[in-house]
Amino acid sequence: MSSQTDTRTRILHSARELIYTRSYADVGVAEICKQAGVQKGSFYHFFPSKQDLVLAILDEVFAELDTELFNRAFHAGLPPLERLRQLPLLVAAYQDAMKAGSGHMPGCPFGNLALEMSTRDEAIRSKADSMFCNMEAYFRQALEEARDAGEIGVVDIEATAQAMLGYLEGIMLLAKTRNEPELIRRLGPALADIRILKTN
Amino acid sequence: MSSQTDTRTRILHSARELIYTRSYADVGVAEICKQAGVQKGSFYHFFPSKQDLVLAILDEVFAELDTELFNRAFHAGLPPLERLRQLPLLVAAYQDAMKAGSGHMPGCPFGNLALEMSTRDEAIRSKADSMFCNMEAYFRQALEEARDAGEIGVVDIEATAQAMLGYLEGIMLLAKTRNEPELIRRLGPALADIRILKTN
DNA sequence: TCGGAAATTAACCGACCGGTCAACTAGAAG
DNA sequence: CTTCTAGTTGACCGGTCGGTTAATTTCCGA
Repeated sequence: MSSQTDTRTRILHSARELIYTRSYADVGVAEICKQAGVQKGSFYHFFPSKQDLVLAILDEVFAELDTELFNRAFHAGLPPLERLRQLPLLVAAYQDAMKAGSGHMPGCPFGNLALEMSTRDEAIRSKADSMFCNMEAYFRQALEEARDAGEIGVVDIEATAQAMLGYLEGIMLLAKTRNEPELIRRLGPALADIRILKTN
Repeated sequence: MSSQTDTRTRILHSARELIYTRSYADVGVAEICKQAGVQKGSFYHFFPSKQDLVLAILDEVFAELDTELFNRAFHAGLPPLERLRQLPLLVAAYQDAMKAGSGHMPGCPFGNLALEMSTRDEAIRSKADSMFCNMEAYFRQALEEARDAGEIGVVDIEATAQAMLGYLEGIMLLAKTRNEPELIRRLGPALADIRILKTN
């Protein structure tokens, strides 16, 4: 009972760490099983395929980032635009911690997987896309509240939310490439200033 | 003589296309050789390893994008800020053409490789980083010209150039994940408005 | 206490991985 | 005509890939 879910979660956590800090293709099922202390047959008892595993990982990672990052940055107690300034700082701290553990800044788990897999695996592409939609919703709500509070002018909220997410993903990509989480802090301030006007 | 360089470039071009539209790990040396019409031994006559091949590819791809994209968008005949508005349009057209060929929007060849490989291969990470530096230089020069023309206020040009590159990479990542080059056009206009102020 | 399902084990599968090798060919230089 | 070398060939290497299988153990409900 406890061991049954335990095995599954051990696989899930080992795989998440390995794939996040490396890549989907670079981490084999055998390595995941070894790190989880599980036999390959058990792996395929819980997951039909490596693809299904990574689909489950994406859900789990989002749930964690949701509580550790988004719910903190987008906390309703903060003024909406202040939330947009907090987010890059929390992201940078998270990446700092990851780098301290492995020596490498891993970047965004969704961005990584999306770029590696989206031309090759439709299910993973679609799942990564929906993770981005989840994140977009946070930006959208902050922008709506900012508009209602009169803190921003008339903008295309949908497009601006996407643009902000894109900017965050982009500076994480650059920071990962340079292996410098500090870059997120340096470029972060521009995030809250992004605006896309309605096209009529 | 002609066949000797011919073989090398055939390998280079086949590998570039395959890896760009898929990924480094997903494309094997055997497949590259098959597409190039070359034996594996010939491959290793010209390239010491798959890693060295991809290093050469990065140089070649940059040279092509330099003439097809950057030199067009950052053409000195255009006002500096207008160059920043042209770039996303040219990028979107390029991605449209790629998608028409393969069904998938491949995104940025440097961003793709950087995210896939930078925690696993220092040489590739470093090379991708230097490609980003090359691109940054175009943004920097446009910003300097805009400043000298009085078209923008006092900004941290270095940081703003990085932020603009990051934004471009980010919206390409999103567009690739959604397989919609159109997203680049929709989010592109915000690029020219990005500013990062000097921190004193 | 017993039966059946869930979970675990370890051997095994064909395919493919990046890379090596020795033999061979072609062509230019002397 | 010989020699040398750059280029080419295709078989071959050990290792790993994702995934399968049959047998066994564990555990819970009736």
